[in-house]
Amino acid sequence: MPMNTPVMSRSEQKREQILLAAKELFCEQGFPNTSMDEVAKLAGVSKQTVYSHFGCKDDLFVASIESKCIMHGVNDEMLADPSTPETTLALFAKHFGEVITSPEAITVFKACVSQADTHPEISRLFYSAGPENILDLLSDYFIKVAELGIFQFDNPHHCAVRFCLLMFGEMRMKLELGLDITELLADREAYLSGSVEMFLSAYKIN
Amino acid sequence: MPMNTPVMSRSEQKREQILLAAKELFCEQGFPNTSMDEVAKLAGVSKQTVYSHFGCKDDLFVASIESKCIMHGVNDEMLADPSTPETTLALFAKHFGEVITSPEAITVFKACVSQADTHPEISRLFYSAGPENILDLLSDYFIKVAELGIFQFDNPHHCAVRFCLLMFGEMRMKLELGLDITELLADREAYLSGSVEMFLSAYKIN
DNA sequence: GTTAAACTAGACTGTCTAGTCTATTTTGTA
DNA sequence: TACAAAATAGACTAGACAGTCTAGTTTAAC
Repeated sequence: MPMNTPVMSRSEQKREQILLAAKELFCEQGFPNTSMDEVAKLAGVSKQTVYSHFGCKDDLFVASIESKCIMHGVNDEMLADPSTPETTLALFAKHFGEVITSPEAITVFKACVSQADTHPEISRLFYSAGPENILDLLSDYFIKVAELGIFQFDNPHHCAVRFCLLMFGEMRMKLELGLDITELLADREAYLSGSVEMFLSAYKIN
Repeated sequence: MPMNTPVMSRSEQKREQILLAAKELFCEQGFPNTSMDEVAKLAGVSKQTVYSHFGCKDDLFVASIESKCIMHGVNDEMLADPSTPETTLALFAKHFGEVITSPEAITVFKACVSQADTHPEISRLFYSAGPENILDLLSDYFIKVAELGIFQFDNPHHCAVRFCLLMFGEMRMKLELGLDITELLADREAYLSGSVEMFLSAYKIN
């Protein structure tokens, strides 16, 4: 008799192992450089099991990226209070700036970009789970801030786009290109806080 | 006897044909999805000729991207006059906004990103020929503008980074991901001019 | 224990492709 | 015309890899 009903059936466990291995390999090495044999080996599972769970390599790739996107959902609690945008946005900038330059985020993004032509559905998944989501949250926040009468945001959506882009800094593209960023690290914090300040001063009334 | 000394020898012509075909295919389909047979065929040349000119697939790829980057050098004349930054930057924004969202630029960039792990030298080539170049030009321009005393740029390099990032808008990432941008096109001009205005108002003295 | 479903190892097929080799032809020069 | 460099077609090697198949083993439920 079973002691505890296991949280996952054996089959579900295998599936998770495979997905975990696939996420790691696809993001680390990219889709074309990852073979199904490799995935099976890293997952500690036979190739046939991979195929019976995921059908084909394409479907496994889609499932992997989808799972990655779900993992990295963004919290909206950070943008609750519109009364002190200086501190709220500084905090958000720090957090968001770290997320978008994290190895995790960069590798997933690169995997999406690299396969955009052959797997457009993945790009759509990524964009709605990540950027679109954030832009909507920020846009709503700016509307709330504007209601207090100290700042004026002509077009909240445009403003959200601008704010997010400013957080990229030089690091974002360099990381995407796999270039060295050690020189930028020292400057990063000053760049971010300066950008928040610059952003708010542009929209301050008077 | 030769009528005119030809501009290019036969061998040089072949080389150009190969390079042209390679640029097209690598940028259109990416490095792993392009075979040397394809390149030879599109160039109207035998495979052996490709190999005798470029040695191996990797070297051909590097030569292709290098050639693409050289083609798209940026003109610095646009940023000569610091007296009317409103109009100068608006013009620059329009031009630069078009360049960075052009199919040409996007495909080269994606090719670099996709091969960043295996061909880091290409990313370096691209970055110095493109972004670094532009940032230096803009940075110099902001210094000149500041000298006139109407605007104050705390850190010209940071400001250059910010200005360029603002020009990305939503389009840039969507294009990179291969997503549909028809909805954004109507808005693009307003976004760009609004961004220039926002940028300058942040740095205006008083 | 029996049974069915899931898993395993690993051989196998078919396809693709980087790069080489060979024998032949074209081209420019003298 | 003679020669040498460059180009050509296409066969060939060797390796990678997606996906299938088979025959045998493990697991869980009854």
